[in-house]
Amino acid sequence: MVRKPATIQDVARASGVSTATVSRALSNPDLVAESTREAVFEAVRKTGYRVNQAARNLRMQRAGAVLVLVPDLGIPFYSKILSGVSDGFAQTDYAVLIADTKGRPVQENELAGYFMDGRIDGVISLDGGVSREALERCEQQGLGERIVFLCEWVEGMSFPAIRSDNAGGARLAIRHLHELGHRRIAHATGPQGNVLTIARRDAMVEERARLELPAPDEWIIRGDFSVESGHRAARQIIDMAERPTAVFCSADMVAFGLIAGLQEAGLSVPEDISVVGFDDIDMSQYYIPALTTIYQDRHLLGRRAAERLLARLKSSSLGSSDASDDLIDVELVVRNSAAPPSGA
Amino acid sequence: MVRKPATIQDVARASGVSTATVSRALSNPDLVAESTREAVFEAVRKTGYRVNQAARNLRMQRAGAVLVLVPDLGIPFYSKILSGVSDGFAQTDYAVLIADTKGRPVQENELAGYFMDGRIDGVISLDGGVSREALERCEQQGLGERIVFLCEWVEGMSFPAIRSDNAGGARLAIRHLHELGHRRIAHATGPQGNVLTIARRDAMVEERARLELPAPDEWIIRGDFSVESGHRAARQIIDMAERPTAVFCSADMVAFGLIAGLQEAGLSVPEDISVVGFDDIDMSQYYIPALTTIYQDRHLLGRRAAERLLARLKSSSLGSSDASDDLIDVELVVRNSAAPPSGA
DNA sequence: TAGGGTCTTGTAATCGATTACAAGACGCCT
DNA sequence: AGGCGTCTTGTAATCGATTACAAGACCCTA
Repeated sequence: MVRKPATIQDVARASGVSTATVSRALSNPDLVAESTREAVFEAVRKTGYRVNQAARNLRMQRAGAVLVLVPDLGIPFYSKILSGVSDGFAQTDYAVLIADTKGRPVQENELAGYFMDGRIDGVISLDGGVSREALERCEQQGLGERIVFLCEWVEGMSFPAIRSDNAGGARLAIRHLHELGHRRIAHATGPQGNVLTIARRDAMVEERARLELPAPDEWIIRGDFSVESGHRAARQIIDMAERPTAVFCSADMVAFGLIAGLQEAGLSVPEDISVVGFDDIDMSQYYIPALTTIYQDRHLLGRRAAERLLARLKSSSLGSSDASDDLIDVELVVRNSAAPPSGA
Repeated sequence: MVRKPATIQDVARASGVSTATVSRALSNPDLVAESTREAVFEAVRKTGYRVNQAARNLRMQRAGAVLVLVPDLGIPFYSKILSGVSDGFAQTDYAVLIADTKGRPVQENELAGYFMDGRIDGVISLDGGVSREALERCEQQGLGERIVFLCEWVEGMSFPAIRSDNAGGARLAIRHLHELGHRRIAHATGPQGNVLTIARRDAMVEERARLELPAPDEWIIRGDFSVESGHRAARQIIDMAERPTAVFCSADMVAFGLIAGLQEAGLSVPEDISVVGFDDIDMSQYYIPALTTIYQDRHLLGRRAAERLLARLKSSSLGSSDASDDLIDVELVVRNSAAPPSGA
């Protein structure tokens, strides 16, 4: 038998005032007389009253929750980001809901539906694969202000997107390899069509061109962000007529798979081939060889996104679009997986 | 301008019936006449009505959400478990809330508070460090039926706990090393006081005794489940007067740190020392050497916990305590990090 | 002392659903 | 024809909060 929690009525009765006064004493203490306030607080203590959020939210026409859309909860990369998001909402009265999109693009009114259910006040999407129609539907409903992207984004739409400086990271990686003496640099990409894939690949290609390095087509190796795709990339590289001396990977997980694949084939890293990753996940410093990579501040990314959404929810349409803070710096972390090429 | 979502009133007006009839047509179609039902459905379609969950939950005295307590969202190990939990609730109308306990034990009425807020109907705790008082308070309030543990648990309390066969896993690991010819087997533990640490360590010690293997105190190396702790363990092992030939690690992450630390000191795995992990996280098969480890079905663990909680919420006190399903089998995955000892 | 202002509080409407209860329509049986 | 049961529907209370509005108490000033 569940003992019924105390309601505002119980507190009103216990302190001899009306429910209106109790409500005011709690949410706007200045409006009630000192003595009454004390009495109410005492009654709250005695009854163990906690305000019922469902009732409160219903009356105030809010949901009291935000939704985080994650492409795949099973991917460790997201865990620290979620931690940041969670921290960002810790001191607020918003609950954090998490949904796994399973890589399947969010369709039609699925997204707007969440809002219309009265279940959420806002969305942070880690998934850039949300369908354009779904987003447009939200905008039509005036929900545009309540959506923030994180890490990924949708090209050509005007939602804020907190993200790492992907292009800058790619440039850092290429320059580092170039400074080590590499001229033959390949790239293992993320999934086709992904905005991160494009940003990193394009910047990589550009920087390589700027440095006047060779760029045969086969040195752009398609993959996704998984360890497996790195493993597959190793095979392709081994079979190449003209092998690169270094590979810039679109994610640390890809780098791990790549290194494992190369070692299996008798090539060692960094002696035969140098490898640079992207993300700097926890494992990277303990991988063997310790991975040279681009550090992304995942926790900060998450927190920033939370703050950004909170700000937008607070002042809908006040629009202090300080998009300046949306780009988070990355850093090159030099470890042992990249070294001067053997010929040098 | 946010266009107001249609309410049940709008549907009632559009279809020329009362709100009661609309509600019935939607949630209990058999109660209304065929023709009326059609009219209501048509009106729903036209207005784009979605039932407001906040209102519904308030009236039905439920929260429509469950809370998942995670010790540290930043740890990749949990991501696949969360994915399983999320899947387990996918077809229900429960939302999944996630809170990070940050390793700090959940105190006093913090937990009961969540319930009394009217925010959640149940809890899945991945954190065995919830304080006893917090749990007892919940039990007093009759909320005991609404709590399920997952992976970890609290010794001596009667909450259901979905968990892997930790003892069985430890035995598999020790037996495997023994069969390879090892007699000098050490163990890198998890954090002090953690139930998983205890379960795995005790089973390991027991099995080692059963096989009549040596067991000096210093071969039980205290740590936590982190890569860093494995790295520290490597130092300790190197400094030992009597070195073990194999180490069973309480987690894959620990194993990675250990292997990295050993390699830095010039010892190689498995040639000089064999290592077995626990968890079989994604990385393990691509680590170099590929890690021999104990596989835990993390997704299944999560889904089971979700199902278990759902069942308990459905029939409070009907108590079909099929605790038999709560122990999930583990498997030994043989890869390359464990081999016969060099002397053999 | 009358009028006006401030401070404090209560009454009652409201948010958007569900559901107990009552009542009308209709058919069937005696 | 009258009575009874079944089917369908509407009225209104209810969940637990917030808040617009009104009103009483009190003080100050002219």
